[in-house]
Amino acid sequence: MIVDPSADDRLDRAFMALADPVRRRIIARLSRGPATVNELAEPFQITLQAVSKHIQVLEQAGLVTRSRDAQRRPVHLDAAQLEALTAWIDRYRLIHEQQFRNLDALLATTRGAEAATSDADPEAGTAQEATES
Amino acid sequence: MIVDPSADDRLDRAFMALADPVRRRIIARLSRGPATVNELAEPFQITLQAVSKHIQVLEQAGLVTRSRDAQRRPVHLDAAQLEALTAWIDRYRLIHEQQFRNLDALLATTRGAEAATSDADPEAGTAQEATES
DNA sequence: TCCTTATTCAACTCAATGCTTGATCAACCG
DNA sequence: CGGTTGATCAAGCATTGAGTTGAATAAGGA
Repeated sequence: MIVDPSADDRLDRAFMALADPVRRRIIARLSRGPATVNELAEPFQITLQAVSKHIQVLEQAGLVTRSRDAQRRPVHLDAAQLEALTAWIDRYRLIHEQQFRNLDALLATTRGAEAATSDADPEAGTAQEATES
Repeated sequence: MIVDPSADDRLDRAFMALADPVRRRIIARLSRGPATVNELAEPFQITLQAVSKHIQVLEQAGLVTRSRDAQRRPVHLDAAQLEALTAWIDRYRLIHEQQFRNLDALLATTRGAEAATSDADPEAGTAQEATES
């Protein structure tokens, strides 16, 4: 059905998928191993159909995959997509922290005695471009 | 307005906030330093009001904070909340990977010659509990 | 074959999002 | 003071999301 799984789109779906406590609990459960829809639905008060939909959301987000075992459809966690999310977050988190260090260094040179580049040069390596979504 | 900023709720909001390309681009921009609403709105085709709302979403998610500078309201990235997100993801990602190593080891002992614990013991440290949301 | 188990599809409701336009508030500037 | 800049509030509209009930499909088991 989906024709354009752009990088943006994949992040949209993955972050959206984790923005629901039911789905996060499903992920938490799957981190300990595969499970069927019925097993996954057990802890919740909602209907099986609702859980089935949650799993579809996780699947479309690339966070889980499914196999076949007779009439069962075991769900497996896909760690690669989780990694993609931390990669996105860390990218900007680290740029930000670098900016912070630069600012500290700048303040040190402004306030302090001589302009000694003690640690980080405020002008150097200003984390080139971050155009992305 | 909000009375219950439960851990669950904060994660809900934060992941939801990142599930939108506009808001992710705002985060990307802010990683390079604070910016005003007008500056943040500049790259987008949508109205200033829409961007203002996006910023409010990010603020309620704890991902950004705001200060005062005359009639301007500079927005700053809050890296702590970004860190909380990677922490959540990594928790289950690492449990999952540990499970994988355990499985590999188990297969090795089952398939292989002797039950030598070459690397990881399938029975050991089974990553205790992961009840959380 | 009939019955049960496992899961999904379809249609519908209800609440929340994302966006818009128009008006308002707050602070600076001449 | 009057105008401009920066940003938010308010109301309305279209779309999407989470949940439901009821029916359908699919594979095993007696």
